[in-house]
Amino acid sequence: MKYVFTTVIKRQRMKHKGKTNPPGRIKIMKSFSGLMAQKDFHSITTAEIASNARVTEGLIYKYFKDKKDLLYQVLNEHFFEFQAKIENRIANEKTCIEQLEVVIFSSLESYAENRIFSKILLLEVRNSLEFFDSCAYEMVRKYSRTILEIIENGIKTGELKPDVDALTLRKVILGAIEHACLGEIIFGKELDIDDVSSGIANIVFNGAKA
Amino acid sequence: MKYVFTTVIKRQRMKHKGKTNPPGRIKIMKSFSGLMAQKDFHSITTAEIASNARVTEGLIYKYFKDKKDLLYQVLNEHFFEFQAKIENRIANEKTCIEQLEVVIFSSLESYAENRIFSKILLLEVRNSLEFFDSCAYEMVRKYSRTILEIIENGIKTGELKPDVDALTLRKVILGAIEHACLGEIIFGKELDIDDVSSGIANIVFNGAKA
DNA sequence: TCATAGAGGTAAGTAACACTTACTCACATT
DNA sequence: AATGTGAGTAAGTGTTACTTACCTCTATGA
Repeated sequence: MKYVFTTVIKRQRMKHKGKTNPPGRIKIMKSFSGLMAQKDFHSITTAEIASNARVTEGLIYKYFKDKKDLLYQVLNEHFFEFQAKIENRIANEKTCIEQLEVVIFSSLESYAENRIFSKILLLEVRNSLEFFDSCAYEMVRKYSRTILEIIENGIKTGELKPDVDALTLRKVILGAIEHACLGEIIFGKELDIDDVSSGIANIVFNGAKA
Repeated sequence: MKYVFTTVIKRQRMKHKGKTNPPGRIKIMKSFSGLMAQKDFHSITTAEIASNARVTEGLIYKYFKDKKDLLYQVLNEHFFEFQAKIENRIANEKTCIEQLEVVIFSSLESYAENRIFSKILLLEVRNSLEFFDSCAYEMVRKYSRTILEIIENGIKTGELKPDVDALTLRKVILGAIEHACLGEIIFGKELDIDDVSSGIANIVFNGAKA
């Protein structure tokens, strides 16, 4: 009989707790980020990543389980800053409406400021179910939960109509944000964050019907 | 000097005008559709598609430029029915609000009824820029244009507020629809179309603010 | 002081995959 | 009867993600 450990027992796993973040690892992530700005994930080869980082291909697999793992970790880094910035801003607002306006504006701003981040999140990671087990997705969920809490609180305090469904409102807000960014990411156009975010807020809060 | 025709002059290109839709081609598309219901695009191999269709791998490349082209053509087929159904329904409604409600409901319905279609459209095609040159994307644009026209008309007739931006309203509607479907596609949950579509319409038309 | 463990990094593979080439067969048209 | 053509096959080939085995430092503790 044959027993196989499918859970990863990588021979050399980095101790990403703390000090040692070897130069090779950093070079690989930087190299990959740079390439992601130019082309899509699948047309970037491991050979390309390595030569661009001036290391050998094998080294990639010392620090990353596979190519996708590299993708997720790069995403995760960007996500971290994003998350921190928004949570801070939200804390500065009092009313539910203002908080949601911050969510809309800051999300658009982050997406616009950080093309690679948004490209990965909106276009690349979704097509593989692995992502939804990754720690990067855990952050998405946390962000998502924060928004839901704001909404539920707004309904409770009477700021929002009692008949709106919190989950649906979140869908509308997040969907609008993502959709607004897509065109800009894909076709590389600039987007007027102030315009778009106040436009979305106007519709979502006041409604479009005359 | 060397001249290369980069525009496709495939040796044998199907005359998709009309009668001959060879059994092999149909088998390949059916096989691929079936596999797409089970796993994601990248983990489906050409060998798998071929053996599942009981043809040889080479035949795939007689009818399709490459694996992605097969993806786009399958998408295109599904899209065609979708488009026709919706345009019909829209024609039966008079007011702008009713028409947009039809758009929301029918989109959700189509996505729910047709998992492969939605999976391809929402998760698989986006990560490659080629898609945005394909004829499948041309249909997306057409659909998108129809919605914009309904909105612009609604603003003109006074059904919608004059201060809403038509493009933004479209973003909100489309974004909400897509976002609503994503979770269901990814995690395979059922979605209550009536609930979700009336919820979205409620927020978009009446606003969430008390 | 010196063996050694282990991290950082390399070089040379390999299996699998998307895609190609060169071919055969059936059959309609002249 | 010759020929052209569409449907389909069989056997490749180059590329790519990933693996294995190895080297080379350096820090530590017996």
